[in-house]
Amino acid sequence: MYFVSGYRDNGGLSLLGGTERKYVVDSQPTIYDVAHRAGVSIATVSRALNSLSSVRPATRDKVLAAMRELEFVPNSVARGLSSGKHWILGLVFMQTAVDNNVLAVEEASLLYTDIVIRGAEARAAAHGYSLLLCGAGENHPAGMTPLLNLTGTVDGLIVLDRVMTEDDVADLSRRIPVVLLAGAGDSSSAITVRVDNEQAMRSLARHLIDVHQVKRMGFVSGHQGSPDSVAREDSFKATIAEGGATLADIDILKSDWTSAGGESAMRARLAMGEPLPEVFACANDQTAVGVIYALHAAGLRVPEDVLVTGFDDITLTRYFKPPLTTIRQSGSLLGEVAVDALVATLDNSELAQRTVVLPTELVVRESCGCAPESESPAEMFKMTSIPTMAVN
Amino acid sequence: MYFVSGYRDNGGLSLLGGTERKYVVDSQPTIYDVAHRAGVSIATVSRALNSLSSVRPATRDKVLAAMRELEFVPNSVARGLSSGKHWILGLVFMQTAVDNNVLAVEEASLLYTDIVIRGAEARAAAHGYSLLLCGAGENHPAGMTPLLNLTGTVDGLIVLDRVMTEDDVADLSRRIPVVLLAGAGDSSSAITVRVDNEQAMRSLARHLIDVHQVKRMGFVSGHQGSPDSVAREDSFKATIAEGGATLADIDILKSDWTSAGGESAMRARLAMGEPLPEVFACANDQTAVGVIYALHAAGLRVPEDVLVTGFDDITLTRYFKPPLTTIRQSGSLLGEVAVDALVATLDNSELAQRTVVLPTELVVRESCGCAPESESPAEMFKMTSIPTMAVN
DNA sequence: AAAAGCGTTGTAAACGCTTACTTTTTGGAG
DNA sequence: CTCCAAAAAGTAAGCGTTTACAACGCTTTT
Repeated sequence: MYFVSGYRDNGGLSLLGGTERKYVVDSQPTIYDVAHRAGVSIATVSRALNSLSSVRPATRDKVLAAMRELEFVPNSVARGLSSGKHWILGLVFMQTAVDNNVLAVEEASLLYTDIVIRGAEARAAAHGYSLLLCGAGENHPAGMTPLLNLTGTVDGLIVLDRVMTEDDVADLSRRIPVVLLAGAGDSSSAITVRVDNEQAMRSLARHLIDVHQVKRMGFVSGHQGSPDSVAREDSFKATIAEGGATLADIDILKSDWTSAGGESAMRARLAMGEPLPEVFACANDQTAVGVIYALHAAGLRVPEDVLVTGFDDITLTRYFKPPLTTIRQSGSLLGEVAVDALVATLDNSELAQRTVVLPTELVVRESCGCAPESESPAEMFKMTSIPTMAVN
Repeated sequence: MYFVSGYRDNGGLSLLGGTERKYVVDSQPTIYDVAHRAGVSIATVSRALNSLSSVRPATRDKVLAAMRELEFVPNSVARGLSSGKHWILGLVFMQTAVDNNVLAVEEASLLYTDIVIRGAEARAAAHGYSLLLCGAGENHPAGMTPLLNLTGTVDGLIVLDRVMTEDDVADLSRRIPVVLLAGAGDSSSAITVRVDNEQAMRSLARHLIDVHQVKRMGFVSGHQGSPDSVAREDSFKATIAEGGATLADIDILKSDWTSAGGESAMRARLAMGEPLPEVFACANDQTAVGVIYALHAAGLRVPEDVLVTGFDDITLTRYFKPPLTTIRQSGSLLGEVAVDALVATLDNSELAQRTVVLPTELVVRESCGCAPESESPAEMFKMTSIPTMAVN
């Protein structure tokens, strides 16, 4: 039990009419309490706390001692209100419905988004920020309102792909710095960080054409309308055209980033009875896993009968049979770069460019028909190279 | 450009000496601006905003219209300072080092924690809260300080297992409501939510003993010291003893929740040249995947030569060959229940119990030697049951 | 017709901190 | 010693809300 609030040390009795006072039990100590205990003013406490301007070492020690004794923890909200700086970054992502089917959360697009989140969190922490998560549903339950409400809470926002329209992004970025993640092109209103889907699919297609002499291609998409999926499909098509191979409409399967989706799509394709293309390039690894499963179930071998490739290089697919040929992209790097970009704008260090494109790397394993490489995935981990950042 | 701050409508001219005023350009409008525009006091604006007490409909409409015209968004930080309620929940989890090896993030314990986070976020959103992430490293870089600083920002904290000592939890929960997740037993200082590892391993061991007549068991642990891993190992041992089977020390492998760890551990075990047990029960699915890989690499078949089981029932292992026998637990449910418990204490609805134990379910597939069940994992998804919550 | 009651609205004091501005100390130079 | 600039510390005004309390009609009661 101690005094709080704007008192002036008057001997501990509350008879004076001056500034008001009150007793509080079991509440967090404030700088007033610290100031009182250290025998200084609150301004001095604040200065000691922020090691800002001139505080005599002896005074600082007194204050610090008082803080320690009171177990004082500065109230970050009050700090935020006063200084306008909150040390919180918001991250908006797609959260699929959880209403009655818990599993929905556990599957769709899970891995990748989470890795991005992890990378962002780690980097944010390194900069001294916390990460505030904000899941947005397909059907924007309350529209932009919850996001707008964050406006006063966070210093900046990272928005994952597809959670809102370009207009909404523009709206948002008039209020607060925004970094857009994994979008297809550039946003005029916000900094964009994305992965080089074009280069990725180009190198994959070239590999299939040049090394494996594939003539007839197939593609399994991600979620309909996802810019990443569209970009991958488009550049795949483009390279195929250049390389003299073909991609028939019937061989463009529609999935949803999930293994189950890939499996179903492939089962449906098989049920059509038409001859298969030589390869199915999948929009991500999970999809490829489902596709391979369906192929196996139909008695087809990979890569002997059909080639399959993925995208993302998620850890577990290294352990599949056959090991998946895929495109490595670093989700955590994506998150990290996004945070770096955001923090840079917050610090007013003018960013050199408004768009950052991260490189990808073709990882050739066996599902594309190449020969086995290494015996042990565990060994491979140690040799794994980390793509360094490139910008354009 | 408009007026802000404590003015009194005096016709728009600033000649009166009364309360101060100033011009501000391009700053967010405040309730003062709304009040001014609507011709009411800030108190009325606040009341209209919170639809709290009596505001005449006509007045409310005026205010709401003014808000819309100004695109007013209430400042949640100021609200928080004033009301003491922030509508933010903190979630503290283990973040593995990211310094020079990005892949560290992408592997270790990834899936499970992320699913918990997703569940928590979804549920928090349903309650109107946001989720603030706080990754804690193995080597607590700044100790508890960053966590304590959250004290003024969040209304409550969910702490994942192993991020801090019981003492630290106690410290923390004297300042703020804390829910401890996935710990081994009960915490005296905080509400505990965990999964029923005991029942899980018991039913698994019984299945192995009763159905498959296994006599000699093996176990592959998770990260050293992890309460979940310890609990699983302990109850596995206990049931084995009761059932008349054995578990030799040499057959207790130490891993770290990762596939690579499982693979290495099994390779090391194989290198010893000693006869293998009939089954390896793994502390989680990723580990089992690595273990099976190493077994296959050594020319052993699963389940013909050795049985292997997992824990978690992550999505992808449905697509492995052989499909993994495992224990299903719902990570998202865990997160959801944790949030529910936290919100309940915040609402002062006294929780019936301080410990919630979620049920698990043995999922029998082929890696334990049982016969194939269903052809299509995609079909299985639809039939998957969701364990309902049980308490003790 | 004055008093009382009630529903609305306004006034102003917090909330805990930062910071511009002011006052007091400090310690050298003269 | 005195004076003065620089350094240190203090005062108080916000930051944008909420909310206790006061004030103001208006209707109802007497």
